[in-house]
Amino acid sequence: MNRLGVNDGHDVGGAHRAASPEPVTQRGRRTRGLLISAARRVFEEKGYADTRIGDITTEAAVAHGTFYTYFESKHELFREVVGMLVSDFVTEARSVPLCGHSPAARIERANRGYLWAYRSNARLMGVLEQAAVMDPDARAIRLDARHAWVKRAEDAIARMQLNHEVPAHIDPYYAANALGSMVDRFAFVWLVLGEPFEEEQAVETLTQLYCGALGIERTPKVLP
Amino acid sequence: MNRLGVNDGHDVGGAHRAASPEPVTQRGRRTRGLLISAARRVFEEKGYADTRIGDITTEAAVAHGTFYTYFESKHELFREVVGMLVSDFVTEARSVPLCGHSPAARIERANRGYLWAYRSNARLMGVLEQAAVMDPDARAIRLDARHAWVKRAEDAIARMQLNHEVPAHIDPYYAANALGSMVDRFAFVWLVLGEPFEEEQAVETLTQLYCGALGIERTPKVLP
Amino acid sequence: MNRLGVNDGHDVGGAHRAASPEPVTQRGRRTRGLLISAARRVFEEKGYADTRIGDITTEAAVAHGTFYTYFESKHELFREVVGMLVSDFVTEARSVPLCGHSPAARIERANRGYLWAYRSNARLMGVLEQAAVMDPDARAIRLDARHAWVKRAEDAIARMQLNHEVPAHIDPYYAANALGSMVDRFAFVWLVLGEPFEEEQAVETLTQLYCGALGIERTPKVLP
Amino acid sequence: MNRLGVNDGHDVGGAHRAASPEPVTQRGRRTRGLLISAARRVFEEKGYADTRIGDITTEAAVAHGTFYTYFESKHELFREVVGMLVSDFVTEARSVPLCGHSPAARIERANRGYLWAYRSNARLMGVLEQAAVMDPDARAIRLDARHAWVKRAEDAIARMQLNHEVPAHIDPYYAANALGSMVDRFAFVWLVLGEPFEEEQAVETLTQLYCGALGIERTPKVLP
DNA sequence: GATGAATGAGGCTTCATTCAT
DNA sequence: TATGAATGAAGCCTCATTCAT
Repeated sequence: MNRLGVNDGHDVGGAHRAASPEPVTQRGRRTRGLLISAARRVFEEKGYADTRIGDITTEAAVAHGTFYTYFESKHELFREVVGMLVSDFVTEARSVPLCGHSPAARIERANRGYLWAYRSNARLMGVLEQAAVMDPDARAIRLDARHAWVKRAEDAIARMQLNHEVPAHIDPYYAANALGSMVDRFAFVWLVLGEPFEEEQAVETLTQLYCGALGIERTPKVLP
Repeated sequence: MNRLGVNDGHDVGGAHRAASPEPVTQRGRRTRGLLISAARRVFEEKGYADTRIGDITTEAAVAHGTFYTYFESKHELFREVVGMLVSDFVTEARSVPLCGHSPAARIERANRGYLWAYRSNARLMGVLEQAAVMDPDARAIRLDARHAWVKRAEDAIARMQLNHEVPAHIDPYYAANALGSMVDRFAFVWLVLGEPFEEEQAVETLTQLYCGALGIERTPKVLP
Repeated sequence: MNRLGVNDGHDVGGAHRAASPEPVTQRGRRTRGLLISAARRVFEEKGYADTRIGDITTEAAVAHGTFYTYFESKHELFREVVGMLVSDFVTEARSVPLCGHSPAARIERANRGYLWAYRSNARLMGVLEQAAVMDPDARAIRLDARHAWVKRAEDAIARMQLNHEVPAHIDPYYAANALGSMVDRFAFVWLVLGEPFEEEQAVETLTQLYCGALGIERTPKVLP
Repeated sequence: MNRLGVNDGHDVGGAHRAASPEPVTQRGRRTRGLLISAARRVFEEKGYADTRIGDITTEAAVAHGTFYTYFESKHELFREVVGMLVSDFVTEARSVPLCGHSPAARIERANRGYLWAYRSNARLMGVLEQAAVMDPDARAIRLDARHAWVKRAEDAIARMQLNHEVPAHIDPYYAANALGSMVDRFAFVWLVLGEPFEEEQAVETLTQLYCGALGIERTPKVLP
């Protein structure tokens, strides 16, 4: 389920919901929300390790002790924040308008959507990548999101193989992982590490390579 | 290329080494070396943020205060350790024996070499990725290594375009970045995040996709 | 006798009760009672120092803030609880059925009653002993109860001296204190500190020694 | 063993030695000692629960952090302090000069020694009694010391029974516990709770009752 | 050079108490 | 009267760094 309480069938991040009970009063819910949004801003600015509880409460303009009314630790709040992040990410990535029904068009659309969603959340995606290296919870959240994304690609590849649009000798699972890695890492290097790429050229190249890799015919666009 | 804008093209990360002066005595060099190798082990186990100076000195079996004889801070020692890492990494990645002279064979060799080198250093590569998100020094080191690797691919693609082995409409710089990302991220997800992949299938799929993406003919291997 | 210097000789500890005004409403009295009985359970489990206001309100199933409707502090509630304890204790200790009219029989009856009453309240007696060391209020309550008990023994000894049942050279006040200490401390070591004694042997030995100390003839019982 | 490293055969408190390693340097041992003696003074003044780490370091005139160089917690230091206390106590209690060889004289000597030793350590004995109620470590230390003392009395009673100085129907174990309780609790009420007794009268009454309880002939002293 | 003790700023967490609803 | 959220002072503990030996 995403944070709207709607289960889209993938349950990305769903298992990582906060253990703390929902506050009973309106005021409590508001304060809890203030802390979460403040935490997101602070994590984006400082990363996980350098964020202090006091930074979050200052940003949320509540007393220090109020933090502990809602969360047991920085870690628990972080799980909440990145759980929301991955929900948002998936929602955004899928919201790119449909631009065609050919396989190549669908691939382009998915790549563009991924890069868009990544850009909206780049700082926090960076922090999540960072945390996932050593922290099992963060890793589980990150991998859940990855699995959801890779599964869609894997299913699409398998479907295209049935339609003889993609050669049968390609392993859909490995291919989906590899091509997903390509797009994901490109986004990271561009939007988190700050390498200077152009969006249109990025989408064009990623899509062209993605299609070529799967043996899908596609006419390259000529960019100005 | 590195923070000083100097890159000799070979000694990747080399400029980041040895900010502290080499010790004069034999004993001093030995102690310094103990600290560096201890630090590598501790960073691998705990990551950057959770490593304490005391962890390193304990692991090195020297007194706490001895650390400051050789290093100004944990950060300086970390730069030293990851500087060595990227040197080692490049050396190892290039040491895979040549298995053919066709473009596809060279690509396969490079991919296999990259995965092998990654595996030898996976824990520390993970820590470097982690650090690169927020720490400018770590990021510079990481990007230096990436640039060296991507530059080789870019040059290779440009050369193959001159030979008409790769279509001209592909942008060598973007393609090298995208395909390098694919291999790099696949290695990370496999060897750092722990997704269970098989090496031979991984090399085969990455190589097949890499070649297909660039329009290079390659007969797929059938794996058992 | 008590902090106010008033002791009516019967209502031991009674003057320490009800520093806060009795609630006016039915509901208020009920809530106040819930807090008191919850507090007793929590004090028994955790001791005075480690009991939190929140522990008591949780145990009483009322809101945290409700505590302050009825009590000014943990300390005030504690006084209330132990004030009740000593009243109960004295009542219980005196409720042991009369088993004879000889001095030895009366002593045995008193000792048995003391141990019985102690057992019913051992946890809280322990907490009261604990608190009495540093807290003047708890000490006053504890000493009030002790004085009442010792005074009875002192009067009894003086009466027996008039009857020539006890030698005249014994100081009734010191003897009552010493023999009261014997029974009291034995009960504490047994029922609070957990030394494994048998009740019948305990009563028999305490009574035999008590009588022997005062020069009272008594035929020892042979226990199985 | 006591803190001089001499095992007197009873090993009172010996099992409770600090887990922290002895400091290596002279200076370290000195600082550790400063903390222990400071802690003893603070515990005596404030009791266990109200003592702050900062109170101890201030009293010892060292920095706050220095505490943690030598102890893991207030509790560990407390164990050290009371471990020393019981060693001292036993040593002092036995140091009362011998005043006669009759059973009554030996009992009087033991009682006087106990009261003297108690007086030298009364504040801390009170704190130990307090802690023993809820804290298993403190309880173990307290009971160890008690066992040592009671065992001596038990052995003495059994010996006197062999000499027909004490009637055979008395259970030496229960009697030693009961009479030990009498002296111990009298000391507590007098020296910790502050009841105003006179030493000579206390020794006289305790000894007279102790002897009478065991059926030992003794000529009462007439006090002025 | 090496040692390990000493320091104290910094961050974490608890919880008694207040207060608006 | 009851609620539960908000507060912030107070205590705990860590650990990078300094320093005398």
